[in-house]
Amino acid sequence: MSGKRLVRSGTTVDQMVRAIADRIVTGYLRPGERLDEVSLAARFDVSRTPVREALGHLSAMGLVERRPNRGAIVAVITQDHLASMFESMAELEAICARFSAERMTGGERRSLEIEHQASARLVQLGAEEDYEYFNTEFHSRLYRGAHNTHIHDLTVATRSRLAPFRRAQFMLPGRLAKSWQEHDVIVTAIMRGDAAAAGKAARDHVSIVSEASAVFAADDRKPVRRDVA
Amino acid sequence: MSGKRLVRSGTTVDQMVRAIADRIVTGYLRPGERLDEVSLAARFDVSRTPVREALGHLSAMGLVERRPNRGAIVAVITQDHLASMFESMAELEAICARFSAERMTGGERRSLEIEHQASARLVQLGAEEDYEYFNTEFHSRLYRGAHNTHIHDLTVATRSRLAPFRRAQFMLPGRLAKSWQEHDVIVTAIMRGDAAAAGKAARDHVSIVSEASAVFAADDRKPVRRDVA
DNA sequence: CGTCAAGAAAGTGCATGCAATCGCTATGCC
DNA sequence: GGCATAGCGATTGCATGCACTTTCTTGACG
Repeated sequence: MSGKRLVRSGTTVDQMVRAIADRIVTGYLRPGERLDEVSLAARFDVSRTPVREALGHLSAMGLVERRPNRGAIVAVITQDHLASMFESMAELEAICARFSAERMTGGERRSLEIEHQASARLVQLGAEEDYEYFNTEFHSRLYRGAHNTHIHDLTVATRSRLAPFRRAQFMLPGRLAKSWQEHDVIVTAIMRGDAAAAGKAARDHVSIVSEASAVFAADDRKPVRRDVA
Repeated sequence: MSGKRLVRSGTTVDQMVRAIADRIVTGYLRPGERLDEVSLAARFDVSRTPVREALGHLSAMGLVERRPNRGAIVAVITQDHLASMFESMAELEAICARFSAERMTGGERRSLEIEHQASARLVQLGAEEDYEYFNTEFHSRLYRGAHNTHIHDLTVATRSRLAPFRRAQFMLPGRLAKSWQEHDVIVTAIMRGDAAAAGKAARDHVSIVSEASAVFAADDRKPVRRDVA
């Protein structure tokens, strides 16, 4: 990423978008933090033009907020909006689970169950980080299993925006085992082809996560600058 | 505002985004059509820089497709993706209707019913264009009535992208009356507070529209350039 | 002492220019 | 005659520069 030749990768801006989005999603950049064009340009060793383009992308994604003539800041998410996103997430996951129960191919069902069972070991070991990886993969399987690209996109996008607020969820004691059990209910329903049950289980699963994360998010919002008119 | 502007409106790019998005959404620009930067710059009497920024926004919105070093085209929507968007739309509307049944305030319920009843006259008169306006407003009330800003945004965005494929739906004979009756089922369920019934009615309503539009969309796709590698 | 205003500094918004890349065409070779 | 390749035109990608807007600072007035 540094010292690259002058060769046109064709995705210079995309790389910046991913890099900045990653910093926001991982919480490295906090909501309300200013995104100075010149600083970013220096940081990525490019001119301001591609920076502005990247900020445009991120703005359209909802990750940053652009105020005319006043620069860009990492999107400040109100408590209300955060709640609405979690609720949406629950509904979107419910849709994916319902569709997955109806449409997953034999191969998709098999690998879903296999991976799910494999992750049980991680729960026993208490391997939070490894489980988090499997957890992400598990949900991605649901999104893909819905066999609906648009729902997939909406769900992935919403999940990305929620990522900063879900980071500490597995730190709560017993959360790992509970998460696995909730996954188990979803998997069982999908294997039965019970769409309604799968949808309900997925919705409940996400709702519980949202409650676990909401408190953390509330605490985290204190240092956010309130200088937005 | 008009003519030569030496004053910085601060939203020059946004105006272009809306203008281009409008042209795409209304079908004035067809899928696959090339969006030349210099032509657009000349068309809007600006330089290429804001044009590029606007294209970035539109690309992030999914309305245009940007191929590195190969320019931008109006997003070509495959039959599969179109179907997935219609299906998503049905699910999103179902969510909005369900939430509306549970959460709409007294005022919202009242005005929903009043406007709905008023639009009955337009059906009798066969006023397609006026009904289309009320139809849009009707659905917007559902989205707002869900009291969930994120679902609202997702739904509005999806609806926008489907707009080009829904244009001729009311030209089918009897569609006007059928649409009103379907709306009536939704309104009745919402007034009863019957979330499940409202959701189902909304889903069915959109599904029917999608079927009515699918054929039109299929015919419309013929002239689309298939030069995409 | 607090409020307001004028100027300077900082930073964004857009225009312009140049270099790299892509697509097309014509020419040479098999 | 068909296919590969080099050259050319067209177009995109990015850097730089200037104008305008916002904001911070400093000084005057109530």
